[in-house]
Amino acid sequence: MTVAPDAKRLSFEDLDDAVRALREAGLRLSTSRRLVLEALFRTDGPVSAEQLATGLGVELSAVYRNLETFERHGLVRHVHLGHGPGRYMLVGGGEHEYLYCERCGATRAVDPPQLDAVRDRIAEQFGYQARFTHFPIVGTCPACRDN
Amino acid sequence: MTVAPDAKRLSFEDLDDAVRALREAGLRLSTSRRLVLEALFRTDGPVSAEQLATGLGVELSAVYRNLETFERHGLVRHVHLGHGPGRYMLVGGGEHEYLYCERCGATRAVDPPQLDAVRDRIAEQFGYQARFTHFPIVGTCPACRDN
DNA sequence: ATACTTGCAAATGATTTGCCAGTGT
DNA sequence: ACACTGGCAAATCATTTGCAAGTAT
Repeated sequence: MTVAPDAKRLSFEDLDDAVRALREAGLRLSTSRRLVLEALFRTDGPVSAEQLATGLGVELSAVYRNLETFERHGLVRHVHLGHGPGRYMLVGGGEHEYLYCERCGATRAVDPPQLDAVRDRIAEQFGYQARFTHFPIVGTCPACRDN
Repeated sequence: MTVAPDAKRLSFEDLDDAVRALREAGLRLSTSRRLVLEALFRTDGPVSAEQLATGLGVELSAVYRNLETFERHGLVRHVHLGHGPGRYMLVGGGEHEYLYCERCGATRAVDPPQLDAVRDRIAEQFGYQARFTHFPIVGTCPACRDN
């Protein structure tokens, strides 16, 4: 259901790259951290902590702790797609912003520049600096609109 | 609970009006329902179920059940402002859409037409029909942006 | 060696649900 | 009278936290 944008340029090309970043941040490479990182590299959409935990046989709380650590050091971030658990992903060279269909759950990821017109309009009218990285634009997708 | 697109649009000036709407929906006017309705009329912004419950001495679960009932019948709706509990409000005359500051929690309610330009832009570019009633536009408010 | 991490269990916050006594119509 | 509703307790879901045992450096 999640559609990635065309230009998918990650700043961490591979696991070794991410591991180096971890090390530079003074963090240890524990087994579960490596497993979670590997899984994130192997996954191409936002994943829940639960999905990671069960898929890897790592304790859920450890996964949350890992993700939080990675997030604190800029390797990972998460998005809240409607109700349900947060979805985590590697931080790439560019962030993505999201559009979410409340009806069917379809998630569309877009590159931030594509939303600049929208963002500018909002800034102009209300002075708010909008970001759709942590909380998406919520609405109805084309398919659901046509029922 | 997601607001159904075919939910009836109700408009009521005061408690009696709302009570009439309740009755017409075939619902009973129990003590806790009356108390919750009264509290909603006397409250200006979106309130959490917890705030209602403690302020009224009504069981939290009953408040949730009341709110859900009201929502099912189009008297009430709720918005998710960042993390934290859902915030409930009367549907009353017209809907509002929200802008939320992730930094300070500031919430700005706007009349839907004010967001039509933004909405149109999003529809044009992505085909999504955006609504900021259930989930707000999230970002940084003017005050926080100027630090 | 020792500081950091995990597994496990229990706590937390938000919300839901089962059950039975009580109340609105 | 009867179905509907509230109080209360327990369950659920997502996430966090405390602690003792295990592991990376």
